[in-house]
Amino acid sequence: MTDILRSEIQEKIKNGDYNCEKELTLSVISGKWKVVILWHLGVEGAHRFSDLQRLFPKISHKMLTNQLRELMEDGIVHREVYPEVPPKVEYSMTEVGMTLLPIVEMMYEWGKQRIETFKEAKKNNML
Amino acid sequence: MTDILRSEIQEKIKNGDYNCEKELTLSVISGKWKVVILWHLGVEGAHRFSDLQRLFPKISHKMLTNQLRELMEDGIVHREVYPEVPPKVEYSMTEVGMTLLPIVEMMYEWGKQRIETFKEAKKNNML
DNA sequence: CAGGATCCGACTCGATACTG
DNA sequence: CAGTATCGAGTCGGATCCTG
Repeated sequence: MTDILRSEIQEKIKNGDYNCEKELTLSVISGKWKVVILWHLGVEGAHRFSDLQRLFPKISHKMLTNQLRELMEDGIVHREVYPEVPPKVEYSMTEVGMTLLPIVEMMYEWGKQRIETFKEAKKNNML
Repeated sequence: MTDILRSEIQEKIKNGDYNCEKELTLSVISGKWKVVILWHLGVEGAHRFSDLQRLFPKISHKMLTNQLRELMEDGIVHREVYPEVPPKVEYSMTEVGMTLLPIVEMMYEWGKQRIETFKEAKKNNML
């Protein structure tokens, strides 16, 4: 659904339909790998394409490309090309992107708590 | 992707792979209509199925059913059946669900700000 | 090294029709 | 009223191959 949501929301925004604030945010961060990408770029700074590939071995080349492009389109991530051989490209957070970090952080905390309660429940069932 | 994400994450949790806190949260709120459903249930209290249908005329019957069921599976929403004729079913937030509201609120604020800057940009282009 | 293009199976979602 | 079941078009995403 992710991309369907994205394109729909952007259509709405273009048309001046501004009754979808939460959905806009959701459409920006929804995506299998976006939050982890944001996390790494936000906390650790710029990364090269190959760095990201190494960080997430399971993500496919195509997926990574897609997620980065969408984040760029949404103004969250900046792409810097260094005119070298071999080519070097770095991705980093924009200022707008940085404003998303608190949300990602809250999501992290909530997930952590949730997982704790799962663990507790599991432990109790084992007694 | 939404449901792929959900099932993948839940598989991970089951297997004791707990390195996906942010993804867990994302998997819970990702879904075309989940955040708006959460918003209404959280702020306005319990709603009947038909109320939700009226609130979101564009959502299909099947979609609404799906989103609600997933939210229930994730322990976010509670389903109360009243043994009446005609049947009456009310959906409301669980305690766990209420802890998600701050995140939804932040998403709302972020989206609002973002839209403001879009409006500004548009206005300036028109001069 | 970074990433575009293509093929193809798997999944999603809306429409429709049917139960209790 | 509140669901379930089924079907078909549309979409997504992984694998593979190719460029500068």
